[in-house]
Amino acid sequence: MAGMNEVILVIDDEPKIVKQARDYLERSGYRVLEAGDGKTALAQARHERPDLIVLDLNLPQMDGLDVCRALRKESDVPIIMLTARVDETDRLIGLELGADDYITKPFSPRELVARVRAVLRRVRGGVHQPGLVRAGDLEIDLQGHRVTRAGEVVDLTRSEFNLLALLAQHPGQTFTREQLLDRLHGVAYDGYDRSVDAHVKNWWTVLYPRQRYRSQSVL
Amino acid sequence: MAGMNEVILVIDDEPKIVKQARDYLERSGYRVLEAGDGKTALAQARHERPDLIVLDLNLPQMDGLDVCRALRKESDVPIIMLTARVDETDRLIGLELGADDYITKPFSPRELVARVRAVLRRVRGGVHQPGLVRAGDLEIDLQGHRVTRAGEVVDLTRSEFNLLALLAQHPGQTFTREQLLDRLHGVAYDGYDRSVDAHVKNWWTVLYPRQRYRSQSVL
DNA sequence: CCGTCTTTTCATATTTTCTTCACAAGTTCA
DNA sequence: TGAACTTGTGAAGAAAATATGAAAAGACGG
Repeated sequence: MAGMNEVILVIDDEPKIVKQARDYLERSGYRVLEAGDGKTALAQARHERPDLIVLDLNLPQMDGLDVCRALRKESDVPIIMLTARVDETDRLIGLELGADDYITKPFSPRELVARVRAVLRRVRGGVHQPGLVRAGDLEIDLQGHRVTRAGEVVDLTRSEFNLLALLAQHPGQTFTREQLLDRLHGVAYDGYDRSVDAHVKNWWTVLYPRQRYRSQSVL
Repeated sequence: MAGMNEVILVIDDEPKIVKQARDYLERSGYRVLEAGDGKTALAQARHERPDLIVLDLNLPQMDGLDVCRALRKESDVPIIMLTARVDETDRLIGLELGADDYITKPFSPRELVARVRAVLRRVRGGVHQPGLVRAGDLEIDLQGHRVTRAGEVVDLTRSEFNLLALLAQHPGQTFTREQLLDRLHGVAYDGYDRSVDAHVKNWWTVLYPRQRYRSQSVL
């Protein structure tokens, strides 16, 4: 879970709910901010720029919908609405105002975390230009078959590109050499599995000339 | 939002999805057409010439990829793919077939509208002088079928022109020889894929007599 | 039907890329 | 520690892809 350092702002006036949410979100590696009313929430949002907001619909004074509207006015931060009832009207209005997802109370902590993750993934993808994968400081253009770092085109061969692209599209996932070969050449292909090493080495040495390469540290 | 009158064709066999999409797109000022299967979709596309197409990958009978391929054969209309799974293969094939973006279900309405807007912006992007493409120091007049460089007309054959125009209209994209042949002659055409090389060579030697030509890596 | 122009195919020299191999270096585990 | 295994890396031959000239095959107009 290291490196995951996203900030979630939870807005609700019931301390119990907030505490519960905080517990589970922090356990899942997020940093959590709290706000008990609309005013505080807006201030927090402006000041801390959270990566996602969980927003209760029922707030004292300033209604959740108003907060949502206000937030939308000034940023595109993803918002998950919390509501007591499954009321279709609320749901529609909420989504219309720009909420990204909806959870009805009572919710299971697992559901909360799952939705948060899903929305973040989606939104993260939303910035994406299609067919553009980022990995570390690299930009990998799947359609153009081209890799750039800091705007500079990195010259890779076809196989090198395919391998890098494959790995970059599955961040955090590990593969056996055999799995990689299967994906790159098809299962029918029968070859020496160390050829994978050769390609990795090739782009690694191009990318990081004086840095030693360790397979465990890749992507 | 009035006055915005772009037409979106939504292709999906689940009425619920279509309805949802229609609701939000219309609320955002688009006109929406529907199609529940590939055949209808193609007919609609041909007849109504939508500005953008939202295409589900899973369709009865005619697969979404087939529809995409068929659409691409006859127009450059922007396509956003809808899919249930984030399957890397689908994704790659989709993009390769010419989809412009990708959304995984379930999606929030906001996300749909955002992507539609983004793609339209991207496609419209540029000053968009219709029928005039610039590539390097060349000006390619698609209507007039003529290429000029620094005011001088460059003499190209029909095939040479078509190929150059196709490439110039998709800057930064790479194609396989097969993809190029498909686009130039249709999938039915069965020919030697190196004829592509011949045409490229022809115009290249005309354009840059003493410069060695190196193709970019093509898949 | 011929000549001319275009397109496709073919052949080949050249260049680039891929795979394999050998061995050194690092890891793991008893 | 040492044996068994995995990884990092350079080099070299094998394999694949490209550039390019030129010949065959089509198209088209007169």
